[in-house]
Amino acid sequence: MSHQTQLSQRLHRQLGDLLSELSPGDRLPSEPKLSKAFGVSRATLREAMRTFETQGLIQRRQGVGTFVVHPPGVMDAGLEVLESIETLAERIGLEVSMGAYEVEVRPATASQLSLLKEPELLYVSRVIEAEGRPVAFLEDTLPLSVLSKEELLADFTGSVLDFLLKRGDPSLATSETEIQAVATETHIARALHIQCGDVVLRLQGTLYSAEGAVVALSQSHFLPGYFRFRLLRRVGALEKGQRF
Amino acid sequence: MSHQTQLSQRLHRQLGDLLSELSPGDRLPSEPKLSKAFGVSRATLREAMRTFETQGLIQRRQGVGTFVVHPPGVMDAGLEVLESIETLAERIGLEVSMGAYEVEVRPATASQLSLLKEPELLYVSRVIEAEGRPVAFLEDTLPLSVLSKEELLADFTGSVLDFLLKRGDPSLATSETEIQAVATETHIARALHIQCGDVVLRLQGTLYSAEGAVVALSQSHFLPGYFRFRLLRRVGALEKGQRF
DNA sequence: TTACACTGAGTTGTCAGACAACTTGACCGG
DNA sequence: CCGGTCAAGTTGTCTGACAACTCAGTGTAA
Repeated sequence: MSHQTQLSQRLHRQLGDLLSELSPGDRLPSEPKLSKAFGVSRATLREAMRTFETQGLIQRRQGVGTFVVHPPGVMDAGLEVLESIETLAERIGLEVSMGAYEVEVRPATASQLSLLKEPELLYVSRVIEAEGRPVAFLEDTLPLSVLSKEELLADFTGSVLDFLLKRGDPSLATSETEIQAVATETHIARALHIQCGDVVLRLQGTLYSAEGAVVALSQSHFLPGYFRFRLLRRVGALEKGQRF
Repeated sequence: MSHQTQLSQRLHRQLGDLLSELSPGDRLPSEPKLSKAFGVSRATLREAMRTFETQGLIQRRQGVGTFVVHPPGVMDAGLEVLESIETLAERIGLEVSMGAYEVEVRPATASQLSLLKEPELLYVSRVIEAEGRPVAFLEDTLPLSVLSKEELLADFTGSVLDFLLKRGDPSLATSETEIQAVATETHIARALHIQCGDVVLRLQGTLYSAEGAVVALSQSHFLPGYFRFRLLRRVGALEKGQRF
């Protein structure tokens, strides 16, 4: 059964393991050697390497070799990966617990309607606490066709994202996220126990399924100082392989 | 001269153009058809597609086809691409001008020394103004071996990043960036004309060359409300092709 | 009619081997 | 000492083939 489907994953992991043992500037073995060592064809190996190159972790120079720019591990823990707050908090060494939460059905606003295309939406909010005080306030809004109130409450561990991933039904792909520092509105200030108008970090995301449909809208507010988000940015413009 | 070197770039652009004309959920032509249409082999085409797949723009399903998740253009304007503030501001429709700036040589702090490995560093700071008031304060610190004060001042247009890119000498690769909402220190508050302790958005970056060496440290502070950063996040964990 | 196994066309995944383009260092002749 | 030439090693690309998979359609049996 399915040796094949897992080949690229296995290879990706092997290559990642190798990279994580190397330091920036180190040179990788040549492609023929690597492909033989991993037991795959050179074409397959090259595709795997390409993923790391796209992420800016390695750099290839024709006639010279392939070099490590950044070992992984850094970016695998970065913002570019979408994950639940619980996972994130654990990573950055913050002990968190879920505070008050709310699950209810609400009518869609105009902007929500245009994106989610349903008049009634499931609204889930929750407060994340650390060191005894609220540090984050998370809100998710999604169509009832994706997730009903009863279904969620039957097995609600805290994260809507985790729930959807576990169920696997709408296979999730990406989230387009906007990062801002904003002055809090009243209902958010109340949840976080801060003054209305205080500045917090806001992540506003649009979650897409693999089919390209909008699955959910999320809005997360973080108290300054408790969370730090990392990100690996690549040099754009005229550099090789880049668009435009 | 060099037909080859530009092939993958050309193909990448062509494929990007094609994707930008499609909508989420659309299906791409099959790989044999596409490779013939673009005049490249299937292997080469697949490597190009892999870059888009890595970025979460398309999804491939064995036995079914390849589908558009996100057309590009969205993420080409995103945070994952490192670019100068001037370019960024123009993109988001904000007219900016450079205010006061400062270029001087400073002794390295302990943390700077461990990263940049030089006792004396070039420090460049500048204020960005929009609508007649300061909205961002940018600081760059880099070794004198990378850039001397005289060299920079001879052709300083405002952005150290643009300068380095134009010169091309240390070929830049990536920047590891940390995003936080923090209370301002005094010198930053003074530059931005706000109260010490007010919350601003901070991007702290470590710039790496293609060889993996640390080229510069940057610290940018943004006034809330003027800048919004976008980002395309991919679903992590157990999903296909992901590490771990 | 309905349920189910099967088949076949079309797709992506992987493979092997080959050649082209490029870089680098060594070698050699001036 | 300098510069040109060459050869080895590397990445880039091509070709053709086969494997694995999905899905719709078909036919058969209940």
